[in-house]
Amino acid sequence: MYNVVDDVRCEIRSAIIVGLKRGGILPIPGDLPGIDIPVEYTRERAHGDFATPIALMLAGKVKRKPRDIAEAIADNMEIAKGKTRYIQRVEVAGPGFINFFLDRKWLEDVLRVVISAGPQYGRSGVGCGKRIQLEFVSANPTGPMNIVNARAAAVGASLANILKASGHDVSTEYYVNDAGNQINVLGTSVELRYLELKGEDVTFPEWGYQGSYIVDIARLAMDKYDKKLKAMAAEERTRFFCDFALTQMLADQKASLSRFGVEFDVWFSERKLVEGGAVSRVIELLKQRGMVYDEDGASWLRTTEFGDEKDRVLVKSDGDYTYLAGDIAYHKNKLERGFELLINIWGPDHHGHVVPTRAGLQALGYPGGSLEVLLLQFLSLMSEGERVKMSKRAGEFITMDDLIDEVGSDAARYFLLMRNIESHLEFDLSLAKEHSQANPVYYIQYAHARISSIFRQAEERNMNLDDLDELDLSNLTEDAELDIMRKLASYPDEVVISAFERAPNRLAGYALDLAGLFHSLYNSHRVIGEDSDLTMARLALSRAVQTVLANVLGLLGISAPHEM
RNA sequence: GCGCCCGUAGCUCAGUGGAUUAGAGCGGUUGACUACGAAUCAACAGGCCGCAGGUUCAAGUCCUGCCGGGCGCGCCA
Repeated sequence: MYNVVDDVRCEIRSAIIVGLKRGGILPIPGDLPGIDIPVEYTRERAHGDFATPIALMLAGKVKRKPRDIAEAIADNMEIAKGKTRYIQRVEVAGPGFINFFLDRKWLEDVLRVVISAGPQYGRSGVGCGKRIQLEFVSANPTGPMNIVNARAAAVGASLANILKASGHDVSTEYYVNDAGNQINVLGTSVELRYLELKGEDVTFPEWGYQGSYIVDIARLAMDKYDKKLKAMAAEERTRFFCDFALTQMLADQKASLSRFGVEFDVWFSERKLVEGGAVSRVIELLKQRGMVYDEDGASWLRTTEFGDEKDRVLVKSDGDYTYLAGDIAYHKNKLERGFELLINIWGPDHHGHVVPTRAGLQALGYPGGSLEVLLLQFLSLMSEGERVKMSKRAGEFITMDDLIDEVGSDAARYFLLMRNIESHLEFDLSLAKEHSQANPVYYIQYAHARISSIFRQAEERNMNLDDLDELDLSNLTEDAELDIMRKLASYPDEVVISAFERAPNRLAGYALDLAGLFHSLYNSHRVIGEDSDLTMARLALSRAVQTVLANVLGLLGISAPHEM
């Protein structure tokens, strides 16, 4: 829906199929074994609006020269006037491309569709409502959200938006690692800082969490619960600090994410999973399925059955479960909730876990394809041309809150999304802070604000776009205008591709391109001018650009301001 | 050693197997506001797409091997 390019492609494909049949290329009508007909945007206007290399592709199969095939198809398409909505003319070019020249009304239709669809433009149902669970960030609750988490948050949230926009049924989830020894370490760290604050002579251990946030939590506990704490026995007090520190850390993490505009549908507690017996049950199930054996006092999962290079331990010789056992139980739980596809965003340091985790699911009888893991590469921070050093051990990690304070949520989001997921990201703090031409996020937002400003002017002159059908768009003839219309036309495709490739960065680039095209037009032609028909047409074009900018920024989680 | 990711302009990076001419931003040089927002625009300079083979009508894009960088390879999470 709302995709003019789809209509165009459909018409072109039908024409090609007719050409193939009547041109005698394929002996059996409609028989296109293993070939779907590609219809591509042309890079140069001289090559028409769309082109197909189908003749080149068929040449080998039907043993004829590509140009002959192309001619045969083109001559038999029956695109006589009135029979086709958009196709006006075809030509065979180069080694055997068939170029399609369309009636310009296809671009006018694009504008009308964009304006009437509004926020819906770019949304589609290609995902067929597939139920996808997207898990991301899932940081340990032992420290504040940092800049690596920020990248995961930006990417995950945007990907969720994009998948939804393309018709998937998406649920976002944060796995809270609130089980295991790290919580005890966290609690003890806070407790020791508390005792320090009380003036006791303690030596803070090397294995404790060193960051100043630990002291902050200790101080908070002291301020609120000092009396209670005094009355507690040592063991009770330690338990208190474990609970308190966890609760506090989680609240801080949620608050940071919320400031960043990232919300989750589900916060899933590892502890509840473990305490509910899910881990022991999944191990039992794996045993029943004959996927587990004992050796050296430990229980091993036969992950090598599913492509792993070695089997993995599920239960250690001391009786504890490994993280893998927990992860398998967790992912089984996800699938039991009815999701067809699980997508996890993990750091590159976890890539060794992908195969074992998937193997665990396969050992349970689930298809390997039910788990997809996106490995998000790390990032480095640059400031004033210098690399900002970050050390996790010393607790000197730039936090998500620092980042938002420094550069703002919008700029941070854009910078974190502008690169391919699998690429290392160099984040230039100085540039992100800059409110200037150099900064792509302001460049895009400025285009949107600029259009809002134009409409403020237009309203003062009582001009509006209410009667869309009455508009004469035929006077939009400048190259700059047509380029913009083509760009607008491709937006729905761009969303689908971004979803399919899990590539929010594509949309970041698209937004930049579109903004650039508009800025260029703006500087060479006036929108509001003497000719009222032309003014109205350009207002329509501006409205369409503004709509798509707002839509794409929305998918990226960036605001579309009306003034800056 | 094995596995995954990355090598494209001085820098940071885009580039669904398609067309004599591989794009953008930054940085550099030069221009443009008495008109809708100059947070803008226009122009110029800058490239054996890491190297070598292969598949294909067609390769920056796919395959193989090398070279260079990052990250993994625990009965840690």
